[in-house]
Amino acid sequence: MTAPLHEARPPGAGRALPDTQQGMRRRNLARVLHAVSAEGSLSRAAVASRIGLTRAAVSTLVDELIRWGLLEELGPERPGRVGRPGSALAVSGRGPAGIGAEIGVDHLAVCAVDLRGVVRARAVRHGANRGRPAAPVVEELTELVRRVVAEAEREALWPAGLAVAVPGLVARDGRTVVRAPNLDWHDTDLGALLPDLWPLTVDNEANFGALAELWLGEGTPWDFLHVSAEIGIGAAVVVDGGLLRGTRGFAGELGHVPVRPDGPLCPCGGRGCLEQYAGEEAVLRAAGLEPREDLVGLLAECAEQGDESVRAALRDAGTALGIALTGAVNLLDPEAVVLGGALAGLSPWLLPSLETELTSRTAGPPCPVTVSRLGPEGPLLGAAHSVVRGVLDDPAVVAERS
Amino acid sequence: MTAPLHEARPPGAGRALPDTQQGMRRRNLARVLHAVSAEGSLSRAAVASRIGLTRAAVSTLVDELIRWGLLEELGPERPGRVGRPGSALAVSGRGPAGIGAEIGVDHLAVCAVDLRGVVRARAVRHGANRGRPAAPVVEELTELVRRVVAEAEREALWPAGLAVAVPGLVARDGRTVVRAPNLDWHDTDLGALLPDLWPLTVDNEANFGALAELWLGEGTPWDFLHVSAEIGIGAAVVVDGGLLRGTRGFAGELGHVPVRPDGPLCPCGGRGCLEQYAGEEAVLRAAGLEPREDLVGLLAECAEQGDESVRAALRDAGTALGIALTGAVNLLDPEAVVLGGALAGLSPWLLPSLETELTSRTAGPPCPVTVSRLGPEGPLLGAAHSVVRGVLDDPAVVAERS
DNA sequence: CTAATTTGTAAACGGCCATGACGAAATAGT
DNA sequence: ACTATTTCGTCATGGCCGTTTACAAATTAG
Repeated sequence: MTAPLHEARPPGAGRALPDTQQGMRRRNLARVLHAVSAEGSLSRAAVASRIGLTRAAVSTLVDELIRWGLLEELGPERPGRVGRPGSALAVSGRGPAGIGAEIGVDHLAVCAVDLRGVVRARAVRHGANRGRPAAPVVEELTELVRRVVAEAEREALWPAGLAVAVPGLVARDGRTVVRAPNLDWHDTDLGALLPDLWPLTVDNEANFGALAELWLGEGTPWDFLHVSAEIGIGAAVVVDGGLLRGTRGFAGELGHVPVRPDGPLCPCGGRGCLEQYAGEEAVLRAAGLEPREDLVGLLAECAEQGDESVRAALRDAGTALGIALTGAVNLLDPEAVVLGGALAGLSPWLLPSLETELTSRTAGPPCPVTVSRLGPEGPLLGAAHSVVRGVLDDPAVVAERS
Repeated sequence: MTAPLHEARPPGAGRALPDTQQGMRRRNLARVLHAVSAEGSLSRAAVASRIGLTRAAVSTLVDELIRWGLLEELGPERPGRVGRPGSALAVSGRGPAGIGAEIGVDHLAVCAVDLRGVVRARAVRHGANRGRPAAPVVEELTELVRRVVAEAEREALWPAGLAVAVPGLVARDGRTVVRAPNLDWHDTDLGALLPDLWPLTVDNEANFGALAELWLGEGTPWDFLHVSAEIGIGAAVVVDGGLLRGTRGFAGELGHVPVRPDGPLCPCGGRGCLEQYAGEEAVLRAAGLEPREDLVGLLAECAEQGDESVRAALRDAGTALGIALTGAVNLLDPEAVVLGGALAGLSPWLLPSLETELTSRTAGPPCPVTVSRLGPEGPLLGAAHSVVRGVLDDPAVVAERS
């Protein structure tokens, strides 16, 4: 007789839907849709055995999802097994779409992703946004969104929501940019600047990048640490398939973890923060380079060509990252550390020293370090997919909205 | 139109009970019991409005809980309000009990806690266990458990489970002690040594201490970092009312967070780990004292009497703790840091330097540091209460077991 | 061509919560 | 003192939802 280790939260605590029959139905609709989505194509019977309901119950759930345009019937399967073949179900490619948008320092990007996870429309606009006021930037972004929405609608998709990734801290209300140093925005309510046509979510680009890694990465576990360096150095902590945001929404400030407690003063007030060793400016200074537009490309190019001072700078940055990550890994015991954003492109020169520090210092078994293959697309895709996940997690919302 | 920030896990992912009517009923039974337990005494109507069900539904749920001996009717309330007074319900003091046990380095302790959270029986046995083999220690513990169970049964309680707190790492199976350095136990399956009479859970004493703080602490938030120093320095991360255990169950190793990357070598393989500055041995060495039984008492006494070298040692330990905690706070953004275990008793001399480091270094708003008032009782109470929480979280288990 | 197997659906069933009504027990007003 | 009002707990009814059972359809094995 062994009881499980305690980890359950009180019942009903984190539950979105009330524990009533209708809530149960909503959750079961979501489970059916999730099952089909995860497998790509599944018969009713297969869904039933997978989620633990009977075929009859699944039938009625599927009927409803088809009526809402979320599932579609592909026709009979062609199996080698005995028995009547099932009728293949698939998530519809003509229904709700997630609109993702990204406000970068030197570009704007928007895309539409259908329920299947396929990017169906996109638009990009290059141009420096650093220091520009929010209103005109958001206006340009709105124009891109309108173009993408129009294109999506031509393919029989309708926007289920808009998610915007920004390079800065976002309040827990999911609308307000508290501060975005590289844009010089402060306490900017994007909800007020965007047309109120779609349900809106605004979040940090690092968070969306981590979610993209979680949902789209191959073999990405459910517990990992996603490290990216766009503005400063941000980490996202993914625990049990969910993002850890912190009480004030400030979790993941890896850039200000002390690496050398007596090191140089940091604008944050601390000393020897990681950013003083692995931040953009610090690496440039150590490498003896001038600031430029495409920093990552420049650094990678120099390192590629054997520039020893650049290589040394990146090596040192890797060492500092390794030290900071050791603390995080010892504290959280994640299944992996994933390097994303700019770090992904520089990983060949960062990884050796980083891994040396990390494996020699971690108390337990070593924590594998992997590199994101999503690259700079991560935040945009994560944003669009977060809308799609919203529909997948509670399909009934689309019925309420039409 | 604002959509919430994404944090939901896929539906059914962390769900213990299937989404069927019976599962719904079980969850609603738990919600009723939780509501009464949280308030101490509540009428059916009050429960109904609190959990969002109708009075009729709550009535049948309460009937069942009374039949199982988990709730009892206290009789009519005496309110000053108009209308028929409700009949007060309270969690029963005569039903299942949680048996908590603690294996310490120099003592064994067992207690029984009823559903109301009241300690109803206890037994302690002093004596050094350091280096003794597991079998005789567990045999002694079993004797204490039997005594406590007998006493509890005389008060019409029956043991719903046994939870054992140990000073070491426990495998995720909740039975096996992977290693307990201060006992010199390795890969010891306590489930095989204890009589198989009750559902068993074994866990780290730091984890149980943190859970005690979560459930019993006054004003303790749902997101905090619990730091304790019994063996080495352990931290427990509580997120959203649940314990973060890590993939291998090794989360919370605050003792091996690098504080000074070029510091002294640590047995773990790293350099300058927190334990090298704030660990038991390190503090003793810095204070110029000999190892003894009641170390905490000794240190507190010396500091109290004004021993400057001891005070300096504790000040330095506080500084190191502050540096390590800065990293953790920046990464997790908890609502508070709680000092428990031995650190609670030494907090007067640790806190000043600790808070200085922490507040000056954290990027965001300062994170309050509080001191646990549970003291050394924490792990034992947490263990017993974890069993009680198990019943509260799924009351239907008691029906299945009789 | 028949037996076996599997799928999807329909009808009957049972469990569970909501609704509405009612008696019981208190207060407030006259 | 008596009535109106309010609130509580319960009962009967109804609707929703998944399960059970049965059956027709579609395929393979022999």
